[in-house]
Amino acid sequence: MFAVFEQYLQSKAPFTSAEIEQIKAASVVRTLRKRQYLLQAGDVWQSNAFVASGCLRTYSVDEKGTEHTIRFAIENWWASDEESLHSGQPSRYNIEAIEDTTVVVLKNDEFERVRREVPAFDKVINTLVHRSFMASQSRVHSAISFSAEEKYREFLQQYPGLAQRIPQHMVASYLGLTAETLSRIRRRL
Amino acid sequence: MFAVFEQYLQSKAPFTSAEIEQIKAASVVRTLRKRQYLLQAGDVWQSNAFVASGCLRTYSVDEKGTEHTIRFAIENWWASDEESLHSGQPSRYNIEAIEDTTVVVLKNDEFERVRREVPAFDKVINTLVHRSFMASQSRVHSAISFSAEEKYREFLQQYPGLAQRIPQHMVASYLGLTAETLSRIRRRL
DNA sequence: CGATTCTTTGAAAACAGTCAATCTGTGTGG
DNA sequence: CCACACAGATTGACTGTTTTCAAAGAATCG
Repeated sequence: MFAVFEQYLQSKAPFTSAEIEQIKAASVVRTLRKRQYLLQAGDVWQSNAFVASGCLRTYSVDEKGTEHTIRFAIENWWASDEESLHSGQPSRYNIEAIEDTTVVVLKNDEFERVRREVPAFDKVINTLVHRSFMASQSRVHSAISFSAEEKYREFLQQYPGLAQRIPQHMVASYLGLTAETLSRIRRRL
Repeated sequence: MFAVFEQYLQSKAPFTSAEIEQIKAASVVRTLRKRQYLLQAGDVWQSNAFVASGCLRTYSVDEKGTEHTIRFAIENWWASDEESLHSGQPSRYNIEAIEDTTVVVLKNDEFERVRREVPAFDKVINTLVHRSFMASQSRVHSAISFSAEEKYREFLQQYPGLAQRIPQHMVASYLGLTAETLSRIRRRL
């Protein structure tokens, strides 16, 4: 499964086999069964996880027990809690497998060491962060500008196929809607 | 006014005076009067702008004429439209001065050149992008999780003083509310 | 199958948006 | 210096959207 990660890296920038070996040495491959947690709220998150297969969901649970989905991560995406990673504080998020999932995990100190020692890796990550920022800004724009129905339509066209893979109530919580509202929107389409 | 930018840079990482000179040579200082545009929707944005004094607002206008504020930028913040910058497509946003404002503008090709030639600058920008991403994710969380009142409360405590500086209807549009709704929320506090 | 998870539906309530009018303060030009 | 225009904030009455709560139907999985 590390091969998926290698392929991802090579598709973004050229890496020598020595560099790949170094990255491999810093990595741990981990499998998660559906509904298993990679991170539970309250724990400190100190890694970065690349999804080689399957799907993860990052979400918080408020006082009323309502879930709010911050992001999904399918193959070739990353999962992390930057907030906890950066602050060292316990996380307010859970990261849970929606499907059986394989991840390549790099503990943060290893991750940072690889960034320092492998410039191409650093570059890939910087680009990733930049694109993530743009995507997040765009999502903010949708969240404050669109009606429930528009948000759902945009989600469908921005992430084609994803809605088929993820339970509807999780899509609803990603869009800031209740499961019932999303169900009613879908009826009208 | 370039001095404000220099001070900002020095506070983030050490720069030699030669490096500062190089950055200065790549910069253009520009002043904007209140209500003047730095970018108008439809134009292509090809720069990065550091706010030395004053306040900018980035917003879109939808078909109904409603404004949606993506972000504010006061002293020591940056304003940009990464989307247009990255894609080369016309921007969907306006960037407008809320107060008389002074910005230090770097055209993107100069900006990228400085990043390549001045490692400390590159580092500052990478860190900035990373923090911006975290902040944006946090805003997504508020947008999808909180009620109108909770969003406003969080805004007040996250950006103390900012609400006093910015017209209420713009704060409302930042939070995804109408001016009337925000007014009624404030009455209840 | 039987249990669990997920989706749908209905009715009522809460919430936020719309439209129109008024009020306030500020600044500009005569 | 006043008058007027303008941007911004507030209010009220109404409409519309979304949530809530409760229940019933699918679908999935061991």
